[in-house]
Amino acid sequence: MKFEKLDLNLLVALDALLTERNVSVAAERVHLSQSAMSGALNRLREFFKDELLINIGRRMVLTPRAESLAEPVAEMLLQVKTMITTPPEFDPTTSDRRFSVIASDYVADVLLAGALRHIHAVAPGVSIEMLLPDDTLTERLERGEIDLLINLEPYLAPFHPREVLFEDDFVLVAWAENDLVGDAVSFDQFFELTHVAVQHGRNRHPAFEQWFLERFGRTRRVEVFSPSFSLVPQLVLGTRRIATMHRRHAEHYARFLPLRLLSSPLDIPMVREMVQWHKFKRRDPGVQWLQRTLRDHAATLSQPAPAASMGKG
DNA sequence: GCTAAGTAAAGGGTGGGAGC
DNA sequence: GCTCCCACCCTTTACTTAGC
Repeated sequence: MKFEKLDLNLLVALDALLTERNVSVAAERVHLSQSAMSGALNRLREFFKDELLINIGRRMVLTPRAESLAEPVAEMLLQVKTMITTPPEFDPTTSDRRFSVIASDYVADVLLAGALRHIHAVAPGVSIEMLLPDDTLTERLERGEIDLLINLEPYLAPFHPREVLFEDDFVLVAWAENDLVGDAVSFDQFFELTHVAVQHGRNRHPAFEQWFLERFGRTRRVEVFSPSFSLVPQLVLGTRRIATMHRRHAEHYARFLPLRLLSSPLDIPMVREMVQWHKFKRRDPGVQWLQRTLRDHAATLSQPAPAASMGKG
C-alpha cells in the first residue's frame, strides 16, 4: 500500500537516516540490515528526486532538501507514535504505567519526594523514572522521550505547554559554627567570603543565581563547584564557605544539619519552577493526571517566608 | 509467476596509523 | 612526505521470501 506513491514505512527509514547521518547506524536503529537501509535510501532518493545524503569521505552530509525534511518528518512520526501508544483512558488505581520526569535534585527534594508518596498511595502500580537535567533535556522533550520536564522558565523548550509549579527565593547558608559569619552578611562580605556554587551539564552551565550575578558584573570567590544542589550543604559543613541556596531547599537541610540560614545581601529575584510537556501529550490522560497531581501537591507547599530575620543555627 | 523488499557477501572508496 | 595496511562505511549483486 502506498500513500501518494510513497511507501510510508520509508519515512521511518528516512527519519533514522536524517537523525543518524549514517546508513549502518540508522539500519541498526530500525532493526534492518545495513544493505536494506541502503536500498531504502535509494528508493527515497528516487521518490524525492534528490540525493538526500551525500557521501563526503566517511561522512554523510544532508542536502538542503534533506535538511528541510528532517524536522517535519520527525514531528509527524512522533505524532503518530503518540497517537498509537497513548491509551484512551487512564485509571491511576489500576495503571502500571511508567512515567519519565526530568527534574533537578532540588525539585526532587522539595516537591517530588512528597508528591511521590501521595502518588504511590493513590496509584500503587505507577512507577516514575526520575532523570537529572543535562544539556540534552529540551531535545529529549522534543523527541517525546520524557513525559514531564520541570525546570526554570529560561531552560524550557519553546512551543510546548507549560505551567508554574511553585516559586522560591534564595538565602545564604553557612555552617552553624562558621566564625566569619554573624547574623548577617554584607554586600562586600558576600564577595570576600569563599563560596560553593552549582554547575550542571557537560558544558558547565552555571545555576540560575550565578547567571544572575554575572549579569551584575561581579563574580564570587567560588572555592568548590558542586555538580548537584543536594551536595551543597555537605560542602559548607565544617568550613568557612557560604552558599546561595533556594530557600525551600536550605530549610529542608537545616532541619537535620547544623546550618545557619541568612538573608542574601543581593536582591536576587524569585525563581519560578515550571512543568512542561510535549504538545502532542496534551491529550494523554496519564501525563495530564501526573501534571495535575504535581501541581496540586505544589500548591500545598508553604509560601516562602519574607527575606528578613533568619539567623537560624 | 511476478514484484518488492529482505539478507549475506563481495566490491570499492576513504581516512588514519605505522613504518620508512 | 610517501606507501602500505587496515578498519570503516556505502553500494551493488545474487539469492530468498512474502504478498498478490
